[in-house]
Amino acid sequence: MTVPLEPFGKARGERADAARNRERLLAAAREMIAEQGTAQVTMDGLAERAGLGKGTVFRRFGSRAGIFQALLDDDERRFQERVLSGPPPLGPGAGPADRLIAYGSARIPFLLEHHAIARAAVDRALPVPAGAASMTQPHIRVLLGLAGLPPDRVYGLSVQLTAALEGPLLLYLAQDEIPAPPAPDDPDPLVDGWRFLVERLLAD
Amino acid sequence: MTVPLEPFGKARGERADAARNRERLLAAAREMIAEQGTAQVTMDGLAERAGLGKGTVFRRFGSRAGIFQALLDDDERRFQERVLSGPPPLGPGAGPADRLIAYGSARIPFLLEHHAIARAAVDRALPVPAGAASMTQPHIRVLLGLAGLPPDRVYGLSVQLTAALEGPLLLYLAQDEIPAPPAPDDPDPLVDGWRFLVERLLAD
DNA sequence: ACAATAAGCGGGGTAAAGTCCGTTTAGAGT
DNA sequence: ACTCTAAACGGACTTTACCCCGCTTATTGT
Repeated sequence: MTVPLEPFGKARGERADAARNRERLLAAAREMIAEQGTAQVTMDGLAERAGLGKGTVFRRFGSRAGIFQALLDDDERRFQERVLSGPPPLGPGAGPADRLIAYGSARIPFLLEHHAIARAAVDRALPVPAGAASMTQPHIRVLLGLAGLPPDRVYGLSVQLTAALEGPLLLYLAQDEIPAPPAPDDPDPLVDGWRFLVERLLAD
Repeated sequence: MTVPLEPFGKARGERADAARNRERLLAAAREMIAEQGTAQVTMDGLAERAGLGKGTVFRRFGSRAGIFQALLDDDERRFQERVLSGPPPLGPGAGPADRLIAYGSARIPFLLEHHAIARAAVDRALPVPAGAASMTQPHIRVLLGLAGLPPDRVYGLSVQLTAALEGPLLLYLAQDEIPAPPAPDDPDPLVDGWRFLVERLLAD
């Protein structure tokens, strides 16, 4: 009776060579972005750099935007862990208002750091910058519910707050408009605005 | 002493043939969208339909997204007039809170009607869905100022509220998720959410 | 070991966006 | 009317995302 002993952590049916190639492609993509920016990442160029065929790139990621989403997901997973099981107030243990504020305060710098990649992951074909971003809205929804807002408003507000939080960095702020955080612990106007918005919204 | 007598209303240096061709292209685009949807509008197809060369299309609109922005601008101008000189509370004459709410209540159906075109006008190359949308954020900023919010918060909040208002329809809602307004004067959850958000934000 | 097979791979092919530059023409001045 | 010039035009060309499908290979069961 042989127990397969799945190493756990890699997708069930993924073949070893496929996993290896995916890593190669992601690494190559990171290099190209670091060297020349997201705009210069072409599917042919990426394939060549990784020493693979173009078909393989599409098999892995589906589309150009998919590559950037995969890169985001990587970092996003770590971010998610801080939210789900890190110390409060970002993690569990604080009140919903504090957690909402903490979420925005962590999310905004995260998106700032990943701004170039996040923008490149937006694609007119699919509705949501997938993977990563899909965490923000459910999380906000849960916290709004815990905060005691009228239940029939919670979903709609979670959509609008998600847009308020991520929209500026995905849609409305140009690259050079992005406020460089002057000092590490300086007040960031976006973070302040978010805090103000949440405090007012949840004020009894 | 000859006075040129500019007819006023058409851009200064635009040649008559250029204006005529722009109209032709916009008309052709509208037809194609009505018949087959935005996805089927190709630059070659559009040029051929309008009986023009492809170079002309790009000279006029710069990019594919530019066409949809031009289509939006057309309707947007009319919308803007209602805001700038129509009856209150959408137009001038009401208090800032009422005007903000009225703006959202008018803006959301407007974007719903134009959803397909508005989405097609979003492009990864440029920061803002140009033209049209550029009106929302300044307008909100002015009203927030009039409402007496702390001046150093007004700009940031206007960015976030703009995203809260338009983001859902541009980014986060898929085509088939769009809630069809059940009856003409039924409560729209998006509008209600907006009202709730603004009321809470401006509550003294 | 070996065979069977499902998954992965590769690169040529297609379609559509965007560029370039030689040609044409509207409109102003005379 | 005629000339002149800046603007507009057109379509071939380039680049790039994305598709297709015959070939290769990792994996599993015997």
